[in-house]
Amino acid sequence: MSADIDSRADRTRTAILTAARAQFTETGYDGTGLRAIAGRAGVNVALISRYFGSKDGLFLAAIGPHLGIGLILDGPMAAFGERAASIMEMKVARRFDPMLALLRAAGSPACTPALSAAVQTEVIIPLAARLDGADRHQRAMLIFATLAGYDLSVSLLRLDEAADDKDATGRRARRQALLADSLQYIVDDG
Amino acid sequence: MSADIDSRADRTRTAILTAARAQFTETGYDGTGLRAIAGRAGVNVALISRYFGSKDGLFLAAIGPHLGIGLILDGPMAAFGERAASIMEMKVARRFDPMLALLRAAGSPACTPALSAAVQTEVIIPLAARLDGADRHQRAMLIFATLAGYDLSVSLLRLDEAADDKDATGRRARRQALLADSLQYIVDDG
DNA sequence: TTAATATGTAAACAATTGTTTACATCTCGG
DNA sequence: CCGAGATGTAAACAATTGTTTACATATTAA
Repeated sequence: MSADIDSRADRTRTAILTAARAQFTETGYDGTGLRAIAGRAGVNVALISRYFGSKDGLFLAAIGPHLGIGLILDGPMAAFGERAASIMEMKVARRFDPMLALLRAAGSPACTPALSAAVQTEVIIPLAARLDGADRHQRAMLIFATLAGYDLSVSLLRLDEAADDKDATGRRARRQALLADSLQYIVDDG
Repeated sequence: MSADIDSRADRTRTAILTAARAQFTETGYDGTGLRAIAGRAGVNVALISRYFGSKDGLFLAAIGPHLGIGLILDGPMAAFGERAASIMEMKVARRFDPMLALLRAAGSPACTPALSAAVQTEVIIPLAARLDGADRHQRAMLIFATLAGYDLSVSLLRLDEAADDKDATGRRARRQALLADSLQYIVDDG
């Protein structure tokens, strides 16, 4: 055992985590094999079991800590809608997209409980703390629902790419404004 | 070949479809094995391949035709929010829940394209036809996003069961009213 | 250097997957 | 009744799954 913060084991651990985040984002939980992750990380498959115990453990360690929405909460709530919609729309295809990973894994019975708990403590509770009114918890949930559904529709199902593709940027601006309005409406409703 | 509308083959076909709908609703696409469906239908596994070609084919035949939202669109749009929220909240645990099946399968790369197309033609387009304004397509998408995210949060992740469980019916009523308001806001915004 | 421990490797494990094949049984027109 | 096609059955297919085992190499402490 070594006290180094960057021992060999630590390096492979983070290599596995990075590869896992990307792979889970792209192909979901069930669609991702441990060998694909290991190959991407340039690492032997057995090391995943060694360092993370199981596929579940790896998923939780890779995705769990990144479900927070600190960035969206950073600012006055009077501008929450605009801010959230802007962040939502800005996020170009990243290697690791926590929300997309969540959506692609939420359907797998093995992930649902862990994801549910993570969303509850990392999103709903901090968000509700910034809201007013007796139904702040319900409103926080509805805000998360709107954001998740929006990402499901835009990033996962790509529902906005079907119609006429002229003026795609205009469509994007309009749907962003709509999302902002809708979110702010939920925030201010109390 | 027989011209009967209820031949033996037809009966096993519908038995397979019924079992598939329930199983896909419960365990998603990847989590559902053909043998589980066959067992539930009281049918031999090989018959699934015979009648539906592949797992993809079965999924599409089972889920595809049931993604429509005719019931929610049936009525004046001035009361859309209330109507949709009421239907959304009314749906107790059913054997076959199209929206839940969609959410549990959307993460599987094999299903995404088919689901996307089905949602587009069965939900977005009919819904947009009932809306006004130049951005009716975007608003239809946002409405679907809100409904899907709501079901994701409530039925799949069960985010609203964590807090204090006293007055659960009151919480439900409040979140239903919130959803109705939010939906109607998107409808009327144009 | 030596011994012990940490880390990495290759192979095998049993289980499950979707699908196909060869064969049995049934149904029904002739 | 007979035979042909429809329908059902059992078994096997090859591939992939997550995980474990036995062994090799590297690192480090004494």
